Amino acid sequence: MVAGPHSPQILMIRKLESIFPLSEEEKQALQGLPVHVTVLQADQDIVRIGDRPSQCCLLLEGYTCVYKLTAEGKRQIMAVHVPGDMPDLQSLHLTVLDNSVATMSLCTVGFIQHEDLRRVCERYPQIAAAFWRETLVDASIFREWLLNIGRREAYTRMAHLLCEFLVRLKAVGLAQDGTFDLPITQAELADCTGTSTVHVNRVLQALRANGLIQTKGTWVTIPDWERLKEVGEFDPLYLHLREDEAT
Amino acid sequence: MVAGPHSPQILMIRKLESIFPLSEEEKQALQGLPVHVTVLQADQDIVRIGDRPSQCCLLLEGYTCVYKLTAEGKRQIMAVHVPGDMPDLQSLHLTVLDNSVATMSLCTVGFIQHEDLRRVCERYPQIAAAFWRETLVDASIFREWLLNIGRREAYTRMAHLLCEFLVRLKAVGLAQDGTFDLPITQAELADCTGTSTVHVNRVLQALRANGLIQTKGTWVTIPDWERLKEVGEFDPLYLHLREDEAT
DNA sequence: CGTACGCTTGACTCGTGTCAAAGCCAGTGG
DNA sequence: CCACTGGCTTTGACACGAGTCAAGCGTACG
Repeated sequence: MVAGPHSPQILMIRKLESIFPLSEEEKQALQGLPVHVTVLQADQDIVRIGDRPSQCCLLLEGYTCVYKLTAEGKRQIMAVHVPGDMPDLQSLHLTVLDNSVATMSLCTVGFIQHEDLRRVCERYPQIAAAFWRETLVDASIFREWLLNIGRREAYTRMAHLLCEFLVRLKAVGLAQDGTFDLPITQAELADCTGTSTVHVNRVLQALRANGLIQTKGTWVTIPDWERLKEVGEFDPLYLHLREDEAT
Repeated sequence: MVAGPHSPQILMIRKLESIFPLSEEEKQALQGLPVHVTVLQADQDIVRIGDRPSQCCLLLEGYTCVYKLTAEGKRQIMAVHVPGDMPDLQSLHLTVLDNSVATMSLCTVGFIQHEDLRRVCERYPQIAAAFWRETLVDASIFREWLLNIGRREAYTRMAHLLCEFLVRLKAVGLAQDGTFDLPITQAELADCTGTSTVHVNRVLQALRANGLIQTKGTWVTIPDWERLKEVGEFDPLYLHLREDEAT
Protein backbone atom coordinates (compact mmCIF):
# COMPACT_ATOMS: atom_id res chain seq x y z
CA MET A 1 0.00 0.00 0.00
CA VAL A 2 1.56 3.27 -1.11
CA ALA A 3 1.01 6.26 1.13
CA GLY A 4 -0.82 8.88 -0.94
CA PRO A 5 -2.04 12.31 0.10
CA HIS A 6 -5.08 10.84 1.89
CA SER A 7 -3.52 7.56 2.77
CA PRO A 8 -4.53 5.44 5.75
CA GLN A 9 -1.32 6.43 7.47
CA ILE A 10 -2.11 10.14 7.15
CA LEU A 11 -5.46 9.56 8.82
CA MET A 12 -3.80 7.69 11.66
CA ILE A 13 -1.18 10.41 12.09
CA ARG A 14 -3.81 13.15 12.13
CA LYS A 15 -5.69 11.27 14.81
CA LEU A 16 -2.58 10.74 16.95
CA GLU A 17 -1.70 14.41 16.57
CA SER A 18 -5.13 15.56 17.66
CA ILE A 19 -3.93 14.48 21.11
CA PHE A 20 -0.20 15.16 20.99
CA PRO A 21 2.17 16.37 18.22
CA LEU A 22 4.77 14.14 16.53
CA SER A 23 8.08 15.01 14.94
CA GLU A 24 8.63 14.85 11.19
CA GLU A 25 10.84 11.79 11.60
CA GLU A 26 8.16 9.99 13.57
CA LYS A 27 5.54 10.83 10.98
CA GLN A 28 7.82 9.49 8.28
CA ALA A 29 8.17 6.25 10.20
CA LEU A 30 4.39 5.91 10.49
CA GLN A 31 4.01 6.71 6.79
CA GLY A 32 6.16 3.70 6.05
CA LEU A 33 3.89 1.25 7.85
CA PRO A 34 2.38 -1.35 5.52
CA VAL A 35 -1.41 -1.20 5.64
CA HIS A 36 -3.71 -3.74 4.06
CA VAL A 37 -6.97 -2.04 3.09
CA THR A 38 -10.34 -3.84 2.84
CA VAL A 39 -13.98 -2.90 2.54
CA LEU A 40 -16.47 -4.54 4.91
CA GLN A 41 -20.26 -4.66 4.88
CA ALA A 42 -22.31 -3.40 7.82
CA ASP A 43 -22.90 -5.58 10.88
CA GLN A 44 -19.88 -7.79 10.47
CA ASP A 45 -17.50 -8.84 13.20
CA ILE A 46 -13.94 -7.69 12.57
CA VAL A 47 -12.55 -9.53 15.59
CA ARG A 48 -14.29 -11.56 18.26
CA ILE A 49 -13.89 -11.94 21.99
CA GLY A 50 -11.33 -14.67 22.65
CA ASP A 51 -9.39 -14.03 19.44
CA ARG A 52 -5.61 -13.64 19.46
CA PRO A 53 -5.06 -11.26 16.58
CA SER A 54 -1.68 -10.69 14.94
CA GLN A 55 -2.72 -7.37 13.46
CA CYS A 56 -4.47 -4.16 14.46
CA CYS A 57 -7.37 -2.59 12.68
CA LEU A 58 -7.38 1.04 11.54
CA LEU A 59 -10.78 2.46 10.65
CA LEU A 60 -10.68 4.52 7.45
CA GLU A 61 -14.35 5.07 6.61
CA GLY A 62 -17.59 4.30 8.40
CA TYR A 63 -18.38 3.41 11.98
CA THR A 64 -17.32 0.42 14.05
CA CYS A 65 -18.10 -0.46 17.64
CA VAL A 66 -16.73 -2.48 20.53
CA TYR A 67 -19.34 -4.71 22.12
CA LYS A 68 -19.98 -7.58 24.49
CA LEU A 69 -23.00 -9.77 25.14
CA THR A 70 -24.55 -10.86 28.43
CA ALA A 71 -25.45 -14.49 29.08
CA GLU A 72 -29.02 -13.79 27.86
CA GLY A 73 -27.69 -12.25 24.68
CA LYS A 74 -28.23 -8.59 25.51
CA ARG A 75 -25.67 -6.44 23.77
CA GLN A 76 -23.79 -3.50 25.21
CA ILE A 77 -21.74 -1.29 22.95
CA MET A 78 -18.79 0.15 24.86
CA ALA A 79 -17.37 2.44 22.21
CA VAL A 80 -18.07 3.74 18.74
CA HIS A 81 -15.15 4.47 16.44
CA VAL A 82 -14.81 7.14 13.83
CA PRO A 83 -12.32 7.17 10.95
CA GLY A 84 -8.75 7.40 12.21
CA ASP A 85 -9.45 5.28 15.29
CA MET A 86 -7.82 1.94 15.98
CA PRO A 87 -10.57 -0.20 17.54
CA ASP A 88 -8.34 -3.02 18.78
CA LEU A 89 -5.05 -1.29 19.43
CA GLN A 90 -5.03 -2.98 22.85
CA SER A 91 -4.38 -6.33 21.15
CA LEU A 92 -0.81 -5.14 20.63
CA HIS A 93 -0.19 -5.85 24.32
CA LEU A 94 -3.04 -8.04 25.54
CA THR A 95 -2.88 -11.32 23.67
CA VAL A 96 -6.48 -12.43 24.14
CA LEU A 97 -9.23 -10.03 23.10
CA ASP A 98 -11.79 -9.37 25.80
CA ASN A 99 -14.36 -7.83 23.48
CA SER A 100 -15.64 -8.05 19.94
CA VAL A 101 -15.41 -5.33 17.31
CA ALA A 102 -18.01 -5.02 14.58
CA THR A 103 -18.83 -2.68 11.73
CA MET A 104 -21.96 -0.58 12.19
CA SER A 105 -22.05 0.61 8.59
CA LEU A 106 -20.24 0.01 5.34
CA CYS A 107 -16.61 0.42 6.33
CA THR A 108 -13.17 0.73 4.87
CA VAL A 109 -10.55 -0.60 7.23
CA GLY A 110 -6.81 -1.07 7.12
CA PHE A 111 -4.91 -3.82 8.87
CA ILE A 112 -1.42 -3.31 10.26
CA GLN A 113 0.66 -6.22 11.48
CA HIS A 114 1.60 -6.23 15.15
CA GLU A 115 5.22 -6.89 14.27
CA ASP A 116 5.33 -3.73 12.16
CA LEU A 117 3.76 -1.67 14.91
CA ARG A 118 6.13 -3.11 17.47
CA ARG A 119 9.07 -2.26 15.29
CA VAL A 120 8.21 1.45 15.06
CA CYS A 121 7.32 1.53 18.76
CA GLU A 122 10.73 0.17 19.68
CA ARG A 123 12.60 2.46 17.36
CA TYR A 124 10.53 5.57 18.19
CA PRO A 125 9.51 5.67 21.85
CA GLN A 126 7.47 8.79 21.19
CA ILE A 127 5.31 6.81 18.78
CA ALA A 128 4.80 4.17 21.43
CA ALA A 129 3.83 6.96 23.81
CA ALA A 130 1.39 8.34 21.24
CA PHE A 131 -0.31 4.96 20.83
CA TRP A 132 -0.34 4.52 24.58
CA ARG A 133 -1.96 7.93 24.85
CA GLU A 134 -4.61 6.91 22.34
CA THR A 135 -5.54 3.87 24.44
CA LEU A 136 -5.65 6.13 27.50
CA VAL A 137 -8.12 8.42 25.76
CA ASP A 138 -10.21 5.36 24.89
CA ALA A 139 -10.21 4.46 28.58
CA SER A 140 -11.25 8.00 29.46
CA ILE A 141 -14.20 7.68 27.10
CA PHE A 142 -15.18 4.41 28.80
CA ARG A 143 -15.20 6.23 32.12
CA GLU A 144 -17.43 8.96 30.79
CA TRP A 145 -19.80 6.35 29.35
CA LEU A 146 -19.90 4.68 32.75
CA LEU A 147 -21.01 7.95 34.31
CA ASN A 148 -23.47 8.46 31.48
CA ILE A 149 -25.05 5.03 31.69
CA GLY A 150 -24.78 4.59 35.43
CA ARG A 151 -26.04 7.94 36.63
CA ARG A 152 -27.85 9.88 33.93
CA GLU A 153 -31.38 9.50 32.63
CA ALA A 154 -31.96 8.28 29.12
CA TYR A 155 -32.75 11.76 27.77
CA THR A 156 -29.55 13.32 29.10
CA ARG A 157 -27.63 10.22 28.13
CA MET A 158 -28.64 10.43 24.49
CA ALA A 159 -27.90 14.15 24.36
CA HIS A 160 -24.46 13.43 25.74
CA LEU A 161 -23.81 10.69 23.21
CA LEU A 162 -24.77 12.96 20.32
CA CYS A 163 -22.49 15.69 21.67
CA GLU A 164 -19.62 13.24 21.72
CA PHE A 165 -20.30 12.16 18.16
CA LEU A 166 -20.28 15.74 16.93
CA VAL A 167 -17.04 16.69 18.64
CA ARG A 168 -15.19 13.56 17.58
CA LEU A 169 -16.43 13.78 14.00
CA LYS A 170 -15.49 17.46 13.81
CA ALA A 171 -12.00 16.53 14.98
CA VAL A 172 -11.56 14.36 11.88
CA GLY A 173 -13.36 16.75 9.54
CA LEU A 174 -16.53 14.71 9.20
CA ALA A 175 -18.98 17.25 10.58
CA GLN A 176 -19.76 20.74 9.36
CA ASP A 177 -22.07 23.29 10.96
CA GLY A 178 -23.29 20.81 13.53
CA THR A 179 -24.33 18.33 10.85
CA PHE A 180 -23.05 14.80 10.40
CA ASP A 181 -24.05 11.50 8.91
CA LEU A 182 -24.97 8.81 11.42
CA PRO A 183 -26.00 5.71 9.48
CA ILE A 184 -26.74 3.61 12.56
CA THR A 185 -30.05 2.27 13.77
CA GLN A 186 -32.00 3.15 16.90
CA ALA A 187 -31.37 -0.40 18.11
CA GLU A 188 -27.65 0.35 17.98
CA LEU A 189 -28.13 3.63 19.84
CA ALA A 190 -30.01 1.58 22.44
CA ASP A 191 -27.02 -0.75 22.76
CA CYS A 192 -24.78 2.30 23.23
CA THR A 193 -26.91 3.83 25.95
CA GLY A 194 -27.99 0.68 27.75
CA THR A 195 -31.66 1.30 26.99
CA SER A 196 -34.30 -0.33 24.79
CA THR A 197 -35.04 0.48 21.17
CA VAL A 198 -38.50 1.73 22.01
CA HIS A 199 -37.16 4.08 24.61
CA VAL A 200 -34.48 5.43 22.27
CA ASN A 201 -37.23 6.24 19.85
CA ARG A 202 -39.17 8.15 22.48
CA VAL A 203 -36.09 10.01 23.67
CA LEU A 204 -35.15 11.04 20.14
CA GLN A 205 -38.65 12.34 19.61
CA ALA A 206 -38.40 14.37 22.78
CA LEU A 207 -35.04 15.80 21.69
CA ARG A 208 -36.54 16.69 18.31
CA ALA A 209 -39.61 18.22 19.92
CA ASN A 210 -37.42 20.37 22.12
CA GLY A 211 -35.47 21.61 19.11
CA LEU A 212 -32.21 20.03 20.28
CA ILE A 213 -31.68 17.86 17.23
CA GLN A 214 -32.97 17.63 13.69
CA THR A 215 -32.82 14.46 11.65
CA LYS A 216 -33.17 13.84 7.94
CA GLY A 217 -32.60 10.27 6.93
CA THR A 218 -29.34 9.25 8.47
CA TRP A 219 -28.19 12.84 8.89
CA VAL A 220 -28.26 14.61 12.21
CA THR A 221 -28.11 18.36 12.76
CA ILE A 222 -27.51 20.05 16.09
CA PRO A 223 -28.99 23.53 15.70
CA ASP A 224 -28.06 24.85 19.13
CA TRP A 225 -24.79 23.38 20.30
CA GLU A 226 -24.68 25.25 23.59
CA ARG A 227 -28.11 24.05 24.57
CA LEU A 228 -27.46 20.40 23.70
CA LYS A 229 -24.19 20.58 25.61
CA GLU A 230 -26.06 21.81 28.62
CA VAL A 231 -28.81 19.22 28.37
CA GLY A 232 -26.25 16.46 27.86
CA GLU A 233 -24.01 17.74 30.67
CA PHE A 234 -21.26 17.57 28.09
CA ASP A 235 -17.73 18.67 28.90
CA PRO A 236 -15.21 17.67 26.22
CA LEU A 237 -12.35 17.47 28.72
CA TYR A 238 -12.53 13.69 28.74
CA LEU A 239 -11.72 13.51 25.02
CA HIS A 240 -8.33 15.10 25.72
CA LEU A 241 -8.23 16.92 22.41
CA ARG A 242 -5.39 19.35 21.91
CA GLU A 243 -7.05 22.26 20.19
CA ASP A 244 -10.40 23.33 21.48
CA GLU A 245 -12.48 21.68 18.79
CA ALA A 246 -15.41 21.64 21.15
CA THR A 247 -16.54 25.23 20.88
CA MET B 1 12.55 5.31 50.87
CA VAL B 2 14.59 2.12 51.11
CA ALA B 3 13.22 -0.93 49.35
CA GLY B 4 12.69 -3.61 52.00
CA PRO B 5 11.35 -7.13 51.60
CA HIS B 6 7.76 -5.85 51.44
CA SER B 7 8.53 -2.52 49.95
CA PRO B 8 6.11 -0.51 47.82
CA GLN B 9 8.20 -1.35 44.77
CA ILE B 10 7.85 -5.10 45.39
CA LEU B 11 4.08 -4.72 45.49
CA MET B 12 4.12 -2.79 42.22
CA ILE B 13 6.37 -5.38 40.59
CA ARG B 14 4.18 -8.26 41.74
CA LYS B 15 1.16 -6.53 40.28
CA LEU B 16 2.88 -5.87 36.93
CA GLU B 17 4.04 -9.48 36.82
CA SER B 18 0.55 -10.82 37.43
CA ILE B 19 -0.06 -9.74 33.83
CA PHE B 20 3.34 -10.22 32.19
CA PRO B 21 6.79 -11.23 33.52
CA LEU B 22 9.72 -8.84 33.83
CA SER B 23 13.45 -9.50 33.67
CA GLU B 24 15.69 -9.26 36.73
CA GLU B 25 17.28 -6.10 35.38
CA GLU B 26 13.90 -4.47 34.90
CA LYS B 27 12.84 -5.42 38.40
CA GLN B 28 16.05 -3.91 39.76
CA ALA B 29 15.27 -0.70 37.92
CA LEU B 30 11.80 -0.57 39.44
CA GLN B 31 13.22 -1.34 42.87
CA GLY B 32 15.31 1.80 42.56
CA LEU B 33 12.34 4.10 42.07
CA PRO B 34 11.96 6.64 44.86
CA VAL B 35 8.56 6.28 46.52
CA HIS B 36 7.13 8.71 49.03
CA VAL B 37 4.81 6.87 51.39
CA THR B 38 1.86 8.49 53.22
CA VAL B 39 -1.19 7.37 55.18
CA LEU B 40 -4.56 8.84 54.26
CA GLN B 41 -7.90 8.78 56.06
CA ALA B 42 -11.02 7.36 54.41
CA ASP B 43 -13.10 9.45 52.00
CA GLN B 44 -10.36 11.82 50.98
CA ASP B 45 -9.58 12.95 47.47
CA ILE B 46 -6.08 11.99 46.36
CA VAL B 47 -6.37 13.87 43.06
CA ARG B 48 -9.28 15.78 41.54
CA ILE B 49 -10.68 16.11 38.07
CA GLY B 50 -8.89 18.95 36.31
CA ASP B 51 -5.64 18.47 38.24
CA ARG B 52 -2.29 18.29 36.46
CA PRO B 53 -0.31 15.98 38.73
CA SER B 54 3.46 15.62 38.57
CA GLN B 55 3.41 12.26 40.33
CA CYS B 56 1.57 8.95 40.22
CA CYS B 57 -0.09 7.26 43.14
CA LEU B 58 0.64 3.65 44.09
CA LEU B 59 -1.87 2.07 46.45
CA LEU B 60 -0.17 0.05 49.19
CA GLU B 61 -2.98 -0.67 51.66
CA GLY B 62 -6.73 -0.11 51.61
CA TYR B 63 -9.14 0.70 48.82
CA THR B 64 -9.33 3.69 46.52
CA CYS B 65 -11.73 4.49 43.72
CA VAL B 66 -12.00 6.53 40.55
CA TYR B 67 -15.16 8.60 40.40
CA LYS B 68 -16.99 11.40 38.65
CA LEU B 69 -20.08 13.42 39.50
CA THR B 70 -23.04 14.39 37.35
CA ALA B 71 -24.36 17.94 37.25
CA GLU B 72 -26.90 17.06 39.97
CA GLY B 73 -24.15 15.64 42.14
CA LYS B 74 -24.82 11.95 41.61
CA ARG B 75 -21.62 9.97 41.92
CA GLN B 76 -20.47 7.12 39.72
CA ILE B 77 -17.49 5.04 40.74
CA MET B 78 -15.70 3.74 37.65
CA ALA B 79 -13.10 1.56 39.31
CA VAL B 80 -12.01 0.28 42.69
CA HIS B 81 -8.32 -0.26 43.34
CA VAL B 82 -6.66 -2.87 45.46
CA PRO B 83 -3.10 -2.73 46.84
CA GLY B 84 -0.53 -2.78 44.05
CA ASP B 85 -2.70 -0.75 41.69
CA MET B 86 -1.77 2.67 40.36
CA PRO B 87 -5.03 4.62 40.28
CA ASP B 88 -3.80 7.56 38.20
CA LEU B 89 -1.11 5.99 36.05
CA GLN B 90 -2.79 7.64 33.05
CA SER B 91 -1.61 11.03 34.29
CA LEU B 92 1.84 10.05 33.05
CA HIS B 93 0.64 10.72 29.52
CA LEU B 94 -2.56 12.75 29.80
CA THR B 95 -1.73 16.05 31.41
CA VAL B 96 -5.19 16.96 32.70
CA LEU B 97 -6.99 14.43 34.88
CA ASP B 98 -10.49 13.61 33.68
CA ASN B 99 -11.58 11.96 36.92
CA SER B 100 -11.06 12.17 40.65
CA VAL B 101 -9.47 9.50 42.82
CA ALA B 102 -10.48 9.09 46.45
CA THR B 103 -9.75 6.76 49.32
CA MET B 104 -12.61 4.48 50.35
CA SER B 105 -10.94 3.34 53.56
CA LEU B 106 -7.86 4.10 55.61
CA CYS B 107 -5.10 3.85 53.01
CA THR B 108 -1.36 3.74 52.71
CA VAL B 109 -0.23 5.18 49.41
CA GLY B 110 3.09 5.84 47.74
CA PHE B 111 3.82 8.66 45.36
CA ILE B 112 6.27 8.33 42.49
CA GLN B 113 7.39 11.33 40.47
CA HIS B 114 6.49 11.34 36.79
CA GLU B 115 10.06 12.21 35.89
CA ASP B 116 11.33 9.09 37.65
CA LEU B 117 8.77 6.89 35.94
CA ARG B 118 9.56 8.44 32.57
CA ARG B 119 13.24 7.77 33.11
CA VAL B 120 12.79 4.02 33.68
CA CYS B 121 10.28 3.84 30.81
CA GLU B 122 12.76 5.38 28.42
CA ARG B 123 15.63 3.20 29.57
CA TYR B 124 13.58 -0.02 29.74
CA PRO B 125 10.96 -0.20 26.99
CA GLN B 126 9.64 -3.43 28.51
CA ILE B 127 8.77 -1.54 31.66
CA ALA B 128 6.94 1.05 29.60
CA ALA B 129 5.11 -1.82 27.92
CA ALA B 130 4.24 -3.30 31.31
CA PHE B 131 2.76 -0.01 32.51
CA TRP B 132 0.92 0.37 29.22
CA ARG B 133 -0.43 -3.13 29.69
CA GLU B 134 -1.65 -2.21 33.15
CA THR B 135 -3.60 0.75 31.78
CA LEU B 136 -5.03 -1.56 29.10
CA VAL B 137 -6.28 -3.95 31.77
CA ASP B 138 -7.88 -1.00 33.55
CA ALA B 139 -9.64 -0.16 30.30
CA SER B 140 -10.78 -3.76 29.96
CA ILE B 141 -12.32 -3.55 33.43
CA PHE B 142 -14.14 -0.37 32.43
CA ARG B 143 -15.62 -2.23 29.47
CA GLU B 144 -16.82 -5.06 31.67
CA TRP B 145 -18.36 -2.57 34.06
CA LEU B 146 -20.15 -0.95 31.14
CA LEU B 147 -21.68 -4.29 30.25
CA ASN B 148 -22.49 -4.89 33.88
CA ILE B 149 -24.17 -1.55 34.48
CA GLY B 150 -25.70 -1.17 31.05
CA ARG B 151 -27.19 -4.59 30.54
CA ARG B 152 -27.42 -6.60 33.75
CA GLU B 153 -29.95 -6.39 36.55
CA ALA B 154 -28.89 -5.14 39.95
CA TYR B 155 -28.77 -8.64 41.45
CA THR B 156 -26.48 -10.05 38.78
CA ARG B 157 -24.51 -6.84 38.77
CA MET B 158 -23.70 -7.05 42.45
CA ALA B 159 -22.77 -10.72 42.19
CA HIS B 160 -20.41 -9.84 39.36
CA LEU B 161 -18.80 -7.04 41.33
CA LEU B 162 -18.19 -9.32 44.31
CA CYS B 163 -16.65 -11.93 42.02
CA GLU B 164 -14.27 -9.33 40.66
CA PHE B 165 -13.26 -8.24 44.15
CA LEU B 166 -12.48 -11.80 45.18
CA VAL B 167 -10.35 -12.60 42.13
CA ARG B 168 -8.40 -9.35 42.26
CA LEU B 169 -7.82 -9.60 45.99
CA LYS B 170 -6.69 -13.21 45.68
CA ALA B 171 -4.20 -12.13 43.02
CA VAL B 172 -2.49 -9.88 45.57
CA GLY B 173 -2.84 -12.33 48.45
CA LEU B 174 -5.59 -10.45 50.27
CA ALA B 175 -8.28 -13.14 50.17
CA GLN B 176 -8.21 -16.65 51.61
CA ASP B 177 -10.85 -19.33 51.24
CA GLY B 178 -13.26 -16.98 49.56
CA THR B 179 -13.07 -14.51 52.43
CA PHE B 180 -11.92 -10.91 52.26
CA ASP B 181 -12.29 -7.63 54.09
CA LEU B 182 -14.41 -5.04 52.32
CA PRO B 183 -14.59 -1.97 54.54
CA ILE B 184 -16.79 0.05 52.20
CA THR B 185 -20.35 1.20 52.68
CA GLN B 186 -23.47 0.16 50.82
CA ALA B 187 -23.68 3.72 49.50
CA GLU B 188 -20.31 3.17 47.86
CA LEU B 189 -21.42 -0.15 46.40
CA ALA B 190 -24.40 1.75 45.02
CA ASP B 191 -22.05 4.23 43.36
CA CYS B 192 -20.11 1.29 41.87
CA THR B 193 -23.19 -0.38 40.43
CA GLY B 194 -25.15 2.68 39.39
CA THR B 195 -28.01 1.88 41.76
CA SER B 196 -29.40 3.40 44.96
CA THR B 197 -28.29 2.60 48.49
CA VAL B 198 -31.68 1.16 49.35
CA HIS B 199 -31.58 -1.17 46.41
CA VAL B 200 -28.06 -2.32 47.21
CA ASN B 201 -29.32 -3.26 50.63
CA ARG B 202 -32.16 -5.32 49.19
CA VAL B 203 -29.88 -7.01 46.68
CA LEU B 204 -27.35 -7.93 49.34
CA GLN B 205 -30.12 -9.40 51.45
CA ALA B 206 -31.27 -11.47 48.51
CA LEU B 207 -27.73 -12.71 47.88
CA ARG B 208 -27.42 -13.63 51.54
CA ALA B 209 -30.80 -15.33 51.57
CA ASN B 210 -29.76 -17.40 48.56
CA GLY B 211 -26.58 -18.46 50.31
CA LEU B 212 -24.35 -16.75 47.77
CA ILE B 213 -22.57 -14.50 50.23
CA GLN B 214 -22.06 -14.28 53.97
CA THR B 215 -21.16 -11.09 55.76
CA LYS B 216 -19.77 -10.41 59.20
CA GLY B 217 -18.98 -6.80 59.88
CA THR B 218 -16.86 -5.64 56.99
CA TRP B 219 -15.86 -9.19 56.05
CA VAL B 220 -17.38 -11.01 53.10
CA THR B 221 -17.30 -14.75 52.52
CA ILE B 222 -18.24 -16.46 49.28
CA PRO B 223 -19.18 -20.02 50.26
CA ASP B 224 -19.90 -21.33 46.77
CA TRP B 225 -17.63 -19.73 44.22
CA GLU B 226 -18.97 -21.64 41.23
CA ARG B 227 -22.52 -20.64 42.00
CA LEU B 228 -21.73 -16.95 42.50
CA LYS B 229 -19.72 -16.96 39.29
CA GLU B 230 -22.71 -18.34 37.47
CA VAL B 231 -25.17 -15.90 39.01
CA GLY B 232 -22.83 -12.99 38.29
CA GLU B 233 -22.08 -14.20 34.74
CA PHE B 234 -18.47 -13.84 35.74
CA ASP B 235 -15.67 -14.77 33.36
CA PRO B 236 -12.24 -13.58 34.57
CA LEU B 237 -10.91 -13.27 31.02
CA TYR B 238 -11.27 -9.49 31.12
CA LEU B 239 -8.83 -9.23 34.04
CA HIS B 240 -6.07 -10.63 31.81
CA LEU B 241 -4.34 -12.40 34.68
CA ARG B 242 -1.49 -14.72 33.77
CA GLU B 243 -1.97 -17.65 36.05
CA ASP B 244 -5.48 -18.89 36.48
CA GLU B 245 -6.14 -17.31 39.85
CA ALA B 246 -9.84 -17.49 39.09
CA THR B 247 -10.56 -21.12 39.83
C1' DC C 1 -45.31 -3.93 -6.45
C1' DG C 2 -44.01 -6.56 -2.60
C1' DT C 3 -41.05 -7.56 1.02
C1' DA C 4 -38.13 -6.56 4.80
C1' DC C 5 -36.19 -3.70 7.91
C1' DG C 6 -36.42 0.08 10.75
C1' DC C 7 -39.35 3.48 12.92
C1' DT C 8 -43.45 4.65 15.63
C1' DT C 9 -47.33 3.99 18.86
C1' DG C 10 -50.10 2.47 22.88
C1' DA C 11 -50.93 -0.43 26.84
C1' DC C 12 -49.21 -2.67 30.41
C1' DT C 13 -45.55 -4.45 33.57
C1' DC C 14 -41.65 -4.29 36.40
C1' DG C 15 -37.24 -2.99 38.20
C1' DT C 16 -35.47 0.72 40.81
C1' DG C 17 -35.57 5.21 42.82
C1' DT C 18 -37.26 8.15 46.42
C1' DC C 19 -38.76 9.40 50.86
C1' DA C 20 -39.10 8.83 55.51
C1' DA C 21 -38.76 6.46 59.68
C1' DA C 22 -36.79 3.10 62.61
C1' DG C 23 -33.09 0.04 64.09
C1' DC C 24 -28.42 -1.02 64.92
C1' DC C 25 -23.75 -0.36 66.31
C1' DA C 26 -19.26 1.41 67.43
C1' DG C 27 -16.85 5.01 69.26
C1' DT C 28 -17.05 9.10 72.55
C1' DG C 29 -17.28 11.36 76.63
C1' DG C 30 -19.11 12.15 81.03
C1' DC D 1 -19.74 1.86 82.86
C1' DC D 2 -23.35 3.55 80.53
C1' DA D 3 -26.03 7.03 78.10
C1' DC D 4 -25.11 9.80 73.81
C1' DT D 5 -24.25 10.36 69.18
C1' DG D 6 -23.65 9.94 64.28
C1' DG D 7 -23.16 7.03 60.55
C1' DC D 8 -24.65 2.99 58.41
C1' DT D 9 -28.20 -0.48 57.61
C1' DT D 10 -32.86 -1.95 57.25
C1' DT D 11 -37.88 -1.47 56.29
C1' DG D 12 -42.26 -0.14 54.07
C1' DA D 13 -45.01 2.65 50.94
C1' DC D 14 -45.25 4.74 46.88
C1' DA D 15 -43.79 6.83 42.36
C1' DC D 16 -41.73 6.71 38.07
C1' DG D 17 -38.47 5.67 34.44
C1' DA D 18 -37.84 2.32 31.29
C1' DG D 19 -38.69 -2.48 29.44
C1' DT D 20 -41.71 -5.53 26.97
C1' DC D 21 -45.09 -6.92 23.79
C1' DA D 22 -47.57 -6.40 19.85
C1' DA D 23 -49.37 -4.06 16.13
C1' DG D 24 -49.18 -0.67 12.51
C1' DC D 25 -46.59 2.39 9.46
C1' DG D 26 -43.02 4.05 6.07
C1' DT D 27 -39.83 3.54 2.88
C1' DA D 28 -35.82 1.83 0.36
C1' DC D 29 -34.70 -1.71 -2.59
C1' DG D 30 -35.06 -5.79 -5.45
